[in-house]
Amino acid sequence: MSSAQKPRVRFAPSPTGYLHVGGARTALFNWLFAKHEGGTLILRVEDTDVERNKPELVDGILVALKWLGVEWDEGPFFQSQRGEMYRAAAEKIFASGFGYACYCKPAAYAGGDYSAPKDEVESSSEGDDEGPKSAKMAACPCRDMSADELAAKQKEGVPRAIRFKTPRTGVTTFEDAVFGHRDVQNADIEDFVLLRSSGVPTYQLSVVVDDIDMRISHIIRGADHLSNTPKQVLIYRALGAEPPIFAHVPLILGADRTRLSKRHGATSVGSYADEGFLPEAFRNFLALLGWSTGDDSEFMRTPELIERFSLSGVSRTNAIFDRAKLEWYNTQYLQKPPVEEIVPFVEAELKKAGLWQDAWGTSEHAWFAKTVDLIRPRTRLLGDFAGWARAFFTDDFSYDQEAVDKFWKDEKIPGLLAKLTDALAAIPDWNHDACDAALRGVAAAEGVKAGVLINATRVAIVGRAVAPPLFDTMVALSKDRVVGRLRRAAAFLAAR
RNA sequence: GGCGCUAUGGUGCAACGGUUAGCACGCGGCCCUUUCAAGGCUGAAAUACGGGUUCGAUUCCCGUUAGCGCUACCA
Repeated sequence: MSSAQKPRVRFAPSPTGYLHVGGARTALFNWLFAKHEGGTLILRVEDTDVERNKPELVDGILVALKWLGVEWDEGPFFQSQRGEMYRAAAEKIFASGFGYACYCKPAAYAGGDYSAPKDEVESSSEGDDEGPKSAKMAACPCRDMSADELAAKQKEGVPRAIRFKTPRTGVTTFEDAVFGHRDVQNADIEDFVLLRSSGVPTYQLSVVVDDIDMRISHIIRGADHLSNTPKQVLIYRALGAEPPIFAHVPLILGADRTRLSKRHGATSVGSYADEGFLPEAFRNFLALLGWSTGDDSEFMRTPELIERFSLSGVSRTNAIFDRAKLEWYNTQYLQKPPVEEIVPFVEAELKKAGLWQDAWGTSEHAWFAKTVDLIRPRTRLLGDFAGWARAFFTDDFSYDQEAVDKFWKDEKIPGLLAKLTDALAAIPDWNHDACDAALRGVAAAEGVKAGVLINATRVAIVGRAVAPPLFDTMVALSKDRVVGRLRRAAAFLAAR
């Protein structure tokens, strides 16, 4: 069956925070892989940690994934609703001898220092210097409890957890599409807990049970899980299942090479959406963090990303999140695609800023698209449209002080502007060349360089020094507005 | 502490035994120019260190160092 060959992958966030850029990159890789292979992406919420889990965060994660453009085919499934399955699996492992009951107090093994127990260190240092390379893990005393002791504990009603009975010898192996073939000494793997004494499964158990149940073929996840993988392989075997192919992707770090956290600034994808980044730019940027085509391709629109994505191009080194490069991608995506593609984003941005007028969406749609096209070569973030380009969409704007100081300094400016106002007001057919001719005519008549008048006029009609070419701006603004704003500037200049 | 992973300019990636070590972001300069961008050209900037293997190492092996990860009844 060919359908059996189609990969099934999953993204499995835990709702202990918002969707951060690392998780977003993992989700994106899973999605690109599924799309490329014609496979299926499953969304699973890993909320088994009752303490830290915050249900209200789930929605934010889904919204962020949708913004990113990562669409899942199945789910979301919630682990918190599948407890019975995990308990059954734990009991099965216990019953078949791959696990054992542990009556220890949780606190006893949740020690703060990560050093091996003293007696263990001492005993190994005395005799056999020929021992195996791997450190012996401190086993829980319950592992070797006699039947009588076990029965006694049970009778006392001491809460019981189920631990995996890791073989003391041998090697556990698995295949990783990124890191290659792995061999891990079983002696280095501790007897990890499968089922908490509360009856709630641990991550190790629930992932494996779900990945088996959901028939996951490729597990693409962060490299922080690489060390846990042998444990999971052990569970697969104990459950009589074949492990899937793993693909651990390197981590994304902050500028100081430590794990990304709040103090590195924005880390949630939601904050980038709010800041005015385009989802496709974010996708392109994220895709190239830990993956490359093998050649020097950098600007790749999403269909090309899907077309070219391959696990074999995933790197093994951690990457640093470089905001400057993200911003460069955003300028590219703001400027290169056909303008119709970005018009909706600008519309949403203007609505957010309260500057949107419904007429622009209908009869004067052409005007809006043309104006967006005029402005966008100078934009870096969507917010620029309601920011420095505000005057294109509303008469409610102020004069930038720096621009005023620079271009309205000369005392001849008011007089020049007044002459220009009259000249422009007399234009019968308002277009680029007519405006150009009118302005140059005034400049020539007054004996000043056109540039002086151009710069002064720009400040008058858009309030700042940075704007698109002046005559294009005049056309976009319309004659009435330009003349009106010139008069307003005259009043402003006269009043100071 | 133990186990593991990684190591090319400031950053992201190329070069998968033989290149003047390439591209992009950022930074500097020049061009264009009506401000500011964009664009074009251009400059500075890297193989962590030490040993091997080889005719030849960025590339393969070992060690050192550094960073990161795991080492929880977190995920």
